[in-house]
Amino acid sequence: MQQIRPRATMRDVAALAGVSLKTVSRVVNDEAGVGDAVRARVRAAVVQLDYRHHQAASDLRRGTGRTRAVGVLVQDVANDFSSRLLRSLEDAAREHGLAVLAGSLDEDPDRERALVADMVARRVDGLVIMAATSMQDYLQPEQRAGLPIVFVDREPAGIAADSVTVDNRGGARAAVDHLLERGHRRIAFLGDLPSIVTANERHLGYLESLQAAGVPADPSLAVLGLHDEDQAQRALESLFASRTPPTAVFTARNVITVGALRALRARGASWRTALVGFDDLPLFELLDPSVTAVRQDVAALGRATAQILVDRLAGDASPPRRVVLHPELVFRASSNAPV
Amino acid sequence: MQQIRPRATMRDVAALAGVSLKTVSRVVNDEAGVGDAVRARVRAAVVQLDYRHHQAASDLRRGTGRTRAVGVLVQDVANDFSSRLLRSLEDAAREHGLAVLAGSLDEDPDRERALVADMVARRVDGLVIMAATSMQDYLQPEQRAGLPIVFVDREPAGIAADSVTVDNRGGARAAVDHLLERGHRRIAFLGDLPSIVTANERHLGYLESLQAAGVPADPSLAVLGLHDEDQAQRALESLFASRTPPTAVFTARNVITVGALRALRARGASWRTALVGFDDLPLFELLDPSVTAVRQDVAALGRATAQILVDRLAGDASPPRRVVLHPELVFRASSNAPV
DNA sequence: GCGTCGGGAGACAACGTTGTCGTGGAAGAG
DNA sequence: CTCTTCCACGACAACGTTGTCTCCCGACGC
Repeated sequence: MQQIRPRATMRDVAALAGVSLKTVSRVVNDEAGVGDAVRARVRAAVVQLDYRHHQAASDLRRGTGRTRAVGVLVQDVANDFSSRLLRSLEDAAREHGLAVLAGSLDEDPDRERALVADMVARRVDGLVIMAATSMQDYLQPEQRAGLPIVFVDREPAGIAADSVTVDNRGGARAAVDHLLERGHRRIAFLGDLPSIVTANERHLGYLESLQAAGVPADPSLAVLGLHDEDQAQRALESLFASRTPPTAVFTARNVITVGALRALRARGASWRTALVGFDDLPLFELLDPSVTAVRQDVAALGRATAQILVDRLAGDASPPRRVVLHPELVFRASSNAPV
Repeated sequence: MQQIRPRATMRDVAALAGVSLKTVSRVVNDEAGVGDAVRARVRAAVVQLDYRHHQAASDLRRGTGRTRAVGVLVQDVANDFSSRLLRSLEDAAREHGLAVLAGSLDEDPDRERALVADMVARRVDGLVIMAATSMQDYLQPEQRAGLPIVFVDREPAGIAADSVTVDNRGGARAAVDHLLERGHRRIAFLGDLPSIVTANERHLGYLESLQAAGVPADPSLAVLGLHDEDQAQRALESLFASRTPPTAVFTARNVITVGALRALRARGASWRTALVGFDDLPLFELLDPSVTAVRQDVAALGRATAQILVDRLAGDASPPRRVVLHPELVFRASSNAPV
């Protein structure tokens, strides 16, 4: 590497241009009150020294407490759902000149608290959280300090804050209703830990749907606590190994659906077993059979979340908003399997 | 919302605890030289006032010029490849206590320059860039100022900097060689703009492979400038509509492959047309036919990138490193179609 | 010629924090 | 009992920037 040259400060620029520091500040910030000749001299010095504005120092001095950055904490930036949400939020943020500090929580409450603490220390202007904790009362001091917090995908507990979520229970009910209408009675449920609100809601939707149809829920058909594809795949395999295997499966999250698809494929049971998944994936349409899924409008989720955040940043102090989007059941072939 | 209470500063904490500001600083930073009683009093005041450390002010005063944040600019955080890379980088960064500022470039050079300028103003400690510009000489001043920059996925031009890339040309050659070995002679190429280095390299690999096999390249079979699924789908459809349609297709990027799959599916030609894609997707294995693809080890790409960045941050001033990973051709069913 | 006005430019302090040095008092040595 | 030593703690300045106030000088009116 070449010789490193420390960053020039306004003081350096001022010295080179033969003006005062304040005059440089005026030029850099395009303020009035600087003659054309001096302005040009300063501009030249800025270029010559590769001066770059120091935003943190500027923010500090201005004392507005604004950093023009927002924190976005999702479950996993590599997951299809989270990453599309992140992108949607990023677009809205950039439109308002906000940078995005991103973080993955991996359903780890400690990680959530640690990342939030970091974002707070960085004085982000706002926070979007897909919570991994079951209780977010620890955020009250931050909220009191004026930090806008918007909960996305999962409603907050222990704190009154804005949220943008999806009707998980309703989506799950629609999925299971659909399978019941096709005549299925032994419907398996594969989901994540009930401590995750969305997972629990989807499980409740499953149970409600069965109950409404007068079908007794067989606890041995519901497997909870599935985090990844492998676990889901193995879970479905062992369900099939039982004496009374399911004729249909409702998978409550994208990675679980994929794991289940692998299990069905390995068993050659794809066309014999009805499947509905929560979360749509771009390729579900192209599989054989194509996969029936509960689709969330991720872009809309992100837009609504960003809108609230931006409003709050603009000073909106109205009571917490609670936006609930409704998912849509996309009918495809996988739910057509015979009973 | 409730009454907002401005953030407490060390001065407030000091006043409440009846000590000097500097003593608060010592307690907050776990420095020695504070008696137990005073320490406890300060701690209590910190809790009572919900004091939160102000990292920017701290960084500024310490004058190390470090912010413990890195910028990661990828093509699109919602894309499977980019998001997995981002996640891999995030994990490595967090391990070293670094926060991640993320941004999507969408192959837009202006956006790249704007986001870089923003990151520089924020004084990120390092920068990872999947470049959208064809020339990165504009980054020389930043590099000279000591900013470590690592180019990922695409090698830099006009600047001597670290890079971690994939042998795109070799991967493409392997893909096309494979199709040639199966006897195909009319092999279509669907790719993005040649101004994108990786896209161009893959195109060159395609051409080299044909040439090595003595198969004349038919320009009408190569379609460049495809950005998304729809464009790819339409491109392949019009190739099929020609008098001499291809018997095999090489698609040079994940979204293009998906578009091509849609076209094949719509035409019912999935089993009649050989297909190899660059970039593997999790569900390719489950499609019928399963999709042969050139797989990049994204996690390894991220790890290597992060390693270099971390080394640089630790003071490594050795000449720029150039790491090239080799992709792997994953044989599946889609390349078995007859000639 | 004198007073006034206005615009360009600089001096100074401050944002929230920490490095450096200084001070006062208790403990220990002789 | 005095001198030294050490430790706990505080005063002050500074990081890079900007808001406020002041100053100077040329232009203008009478």
